[in-house]
This record gives sequence, structure tokens and C-alpha cells, in this order.
Amino acid sequence: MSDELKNAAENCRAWPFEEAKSVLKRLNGKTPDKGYALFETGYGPSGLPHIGTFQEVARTTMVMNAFKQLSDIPTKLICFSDDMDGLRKVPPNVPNPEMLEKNLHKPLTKIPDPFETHESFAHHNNNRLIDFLDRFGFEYEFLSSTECYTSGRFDEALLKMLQNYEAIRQAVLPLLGEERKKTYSPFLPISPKSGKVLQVPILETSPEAGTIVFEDEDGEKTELPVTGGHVKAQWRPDWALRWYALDVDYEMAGVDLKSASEIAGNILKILGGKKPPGFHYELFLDENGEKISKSKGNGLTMEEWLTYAPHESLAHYVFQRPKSGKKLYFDVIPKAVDEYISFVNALASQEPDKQLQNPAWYIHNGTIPNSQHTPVSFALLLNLASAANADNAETLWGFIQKHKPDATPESAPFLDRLVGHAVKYYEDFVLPTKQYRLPDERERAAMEDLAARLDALPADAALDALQTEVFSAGKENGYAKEELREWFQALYQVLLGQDQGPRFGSFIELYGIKESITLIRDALDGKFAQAA
RNA sequence: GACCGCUUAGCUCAGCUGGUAGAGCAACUGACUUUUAAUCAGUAGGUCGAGGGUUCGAAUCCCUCAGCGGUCACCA
Repeated sequence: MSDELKNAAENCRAWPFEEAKSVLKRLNGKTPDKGYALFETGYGPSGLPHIGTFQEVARTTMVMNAFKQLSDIPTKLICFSDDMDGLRKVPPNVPNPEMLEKNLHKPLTKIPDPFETHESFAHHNNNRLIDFLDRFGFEYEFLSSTECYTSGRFDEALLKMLQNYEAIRQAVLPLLGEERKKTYSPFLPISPKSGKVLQVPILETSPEAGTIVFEDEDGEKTELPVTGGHVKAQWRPDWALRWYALDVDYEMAGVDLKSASEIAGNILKILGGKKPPGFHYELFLDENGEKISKSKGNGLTMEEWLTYAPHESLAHYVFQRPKSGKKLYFDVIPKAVDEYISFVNALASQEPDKQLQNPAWYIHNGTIPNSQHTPVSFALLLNLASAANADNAETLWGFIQKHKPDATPESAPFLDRLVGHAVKYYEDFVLPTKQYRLPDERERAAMEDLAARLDALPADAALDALQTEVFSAGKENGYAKEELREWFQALYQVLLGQDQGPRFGSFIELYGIKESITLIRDALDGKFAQAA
């Protein structure tokens, strides 16, 4: 079986395997000197982690999982935080904006935490990243740029950059506009006086001494070593520096960074390295196929997705065709959840080559825990929730067990999570659309009668009895047999605020006899119609 | 301007290395239930953006064009 899987892996054309193969090729199938194949993702800590962060780590993990199938070379995933970057503008929705304003252009690790919970702004956001990633169970190692610079880990690479200063400058220039070309430098000195990351021309370089000379903000000519965290590399060279110093073997990036990564690759070549493989994924679009922008507030946030669906479904969504632009809006969620469920349920019975076509294989690294299986689709749950007034998990579970008597929250924990999401969906999308009305005379009489009948029943009355009482209440209060449909509709409209509903006897059984009586009396008192 | 993606059923999309077009929703029909919804079974629906080329054979590969969209060119 294992051999069969390995064979299937070698022939698999799913994108994570295509990527993994390019890593294996880069390594010539051998463990590199550092002892492992290194997969990297980048993070800018001036903002909070978002769906793009998730997507990149999830997809890189999928490549890594494929790689593990192809080779016994150890692997490592590094989430690198560019936390020595200067803060360029005050982000919105952050406390203490005046304080941040005063600290503009300083490295993020040198700026106090506006939330006043961590050592610095960067530390705060780095921790948010770590919490975020841990929440999804990613296996990775966090790495801070500031630490790499100040600890000397980047020193050798920085000196090499200095030796090749002009060539690296030339590698970047073609991409820049006229204005920027004049002052561009791959090195950004950090002013010893103000602590700011300066974007200034470099006047002299001294490869022997390992220093650069520039004019500080007050006009004073200043000489600084490029090593030890006194100087930061500008963005594109910084990327190359990291690839070189850490010996990165794989990194993907968005299409927006396409030309930048090419430049960084050229710089890496100058340093004597070889650009790590990695494709450029397309960015997410909104419902109309337009760019998602925070200012417009279109598209869908990570939080929104995770409110209405489990994170596995997002991982599944993100697996699909990373190189084409995908629309990210509410309606894709239920589909993603149900596709995920079918793939999870299918995996065990699939042949190895089919397993490797199965997104769930990548999400769970080949082995799906039993707890992930669910006998009910998410679409069904959503329908059930809205049809059955399921404003809590217990009610919804009651209806589920009508269909699947064996399922319990304990035996199907993933389904239990889905139930929670379905209830949330009900609260946010179904409940607000409910329109209760008051009953007319005949309806009122029948409902009062129904309440009284229910009251007279034992607490453990059987379903048949309940259903019979509902019919009797209708029939004996002026509804002819062919009018009974109207009686039921009245129940839904008056009691549930909708035109349709579940079989009413079952509803009472699940909702509870006492609760149903209260529901009827509240409706007759006008509590619902008034509120609406 | 440079580079890229998309165009397939009413809607949203899948179709991997070429072999008589698929799914979900919507629609329609039926079954079941002392109402509906749900559920289940089934039906219908497409010159695969246009034109050309390669091939015994093209939604799939190549070229041209059109429409839509994206990214970069100021900052990272």
C-alpha cells in the first residue's frame, strides 16, 4: 500500500506535488547541509493576520505534505515576520494613534505596543500571528527578522551584499520609476539619532570595513556597519538576503509580488544562491469579480468565514486552483463545506492515485481523523435550521437524530461544530427576515385550544398524539378538512414568523411541550408580532 | 505600457497529461408523510467566447482576435 502510494505520488499532477517535485529537484533528492528542506512564508506585522496569511500558510503546508510523500528529507516551515520594517503609516482601528504617529518610520520592534500588552507593536502583532496559526494546528517555526539582524545571523549575507552593492543596485533599478532611481539603495541605514529606518542615498560603501556612509536626517555624514542590525536591507534585497542566509528551498507569493520576486531572484543569484521554486497565486476577488479592498469593505473576511463554517472548509477552498482568481463571497461557503465533507467521506475508499487528487488528503496530511466524518451535509443543516426554528444546537440535533439516530455530538464532533455554525447562520440570516403576524379570530381560538390540549397531555406524549392534537385543534375550531393547510400555514406565520415550517407534531416533540405552549401563548399575546 | 487570469447548462463552477460534455443550485415530474418544508427518485437543459491550425479525433495543444478582470510600473 505504501509503495503504491509512493508510486502514485511520483505520478501525481496535483499542484502541491508539482511544487514538491520542483523542491526535490532543487535539492537533487538529497538532504541539504542545514539538515532539512526549508519552506518559507512571509508576514508583515504592521497589520493583523488575515485570509491571505491563512491561505499562504495552508497552501505551503500542502506542498510540504506532498513533499513528505515524495521524500524522507526532513522538512521545516518557517513563518518569517518582517518586523524590522519601518512603520510607514498609522494603521486605522488601532489605539494610541498619536503615539504611533510620533514613532513613524521606526522599526516595528522599536515602537511601543499601542495595545500596551507586549514589548512592542511588532511583538503584539507577531503574537497575534502565532495565536492565529496555532488555532488551525499548523506546524511551523516563527522567525523574527529583527532577531536575525541583531543576532548576526544575517551578517555574512549582509557583507556579501555590500561586496556586490552596485550589481545589486543595478538589478533593482530597471523596475523603478525615474525619481526613485536617483536615490535608491539596497541598504536602509537606521539613524543612530532618531532610530528611524532611513530611505536615503548611500554616499560611500566600504566592503573591507563592512560599512556604509550616508547623510543622517540632521545632515551629518554618518558611517554604520551593515551588520548587527544597524542597517536593514530594502524590501527586495531583503527578500533575497533571507533566501540566501536561511537557504530557503520553497516560497510562494501573490501575483502582486511577481516582478519583485524576480528581482529578488536576480539578487540572490548575485549573492551566489539559486532562487527557490514557488508559484504566484492569484488574489481573491469579490462577488462581482472585482478586487477586494479593505476600504471598500467588499469580499469576505476570515472572521466571517469562520463564523459560518469551520476552518477546514476554508483550507479546502484555498486548495482549489491557486493560480486563478477566485471569488470570495458568502455563497461559496456552504459549497466549500459540503465539498470538503464529501472528500473526507470518500478518501478511505479511494485508490491511492485518487486519494492524491482529493483535497482532504492535503488538508489532513493523508490521514483523516474519524471525528471529521459527518453523515449530514451542511446544506441540509442550513435548511433544517431555517425550516425548524432551530435557534439552538439542541433543537437542531433533535432534528438531525430524526434522520440519523446514531449521530451524537460525541460521536460526530465535526458535525457538532457544523451545528454551531448553522445556528449562527440561522441567527444572522434567517431570524432577521422573520415576519410574525397576529392571528384572526378563528386562528386564535384554534391556537388557544391547541395550547389547552397540549397542557392536558402527559409530558412524555408520543409523536402521534401530538400530531393528532394539532389536527384536532384545527378541525374542531372551524377548519374543514380541505382548509387544514391554511391552519398549518397560520401556525407557521403566527408562531414562527415564516410561511413554511417543519411537521408540526415533530416540532412540538423536539421543541418541548411546555416550551411550545409558551410559544403559542406568547404569540397570542402579540409578543412576536409587536417586536417585528 | 508590461505580464497574467477568465470566457463551458438559467446561475455558480468542475472538467488533470486530447478519445462521444459533468456537479451543485434553480426549473419540471414523481414517491413518501393526516399540511407544507425537508428527504428520496427521476426529467429536461450546452455548435464548451469567435476564427484558424495540428490530429484519425480538440472544451482540452498551438496561433490570431474579442469581451471581462487582475497585478506591476509610488510604498512594502
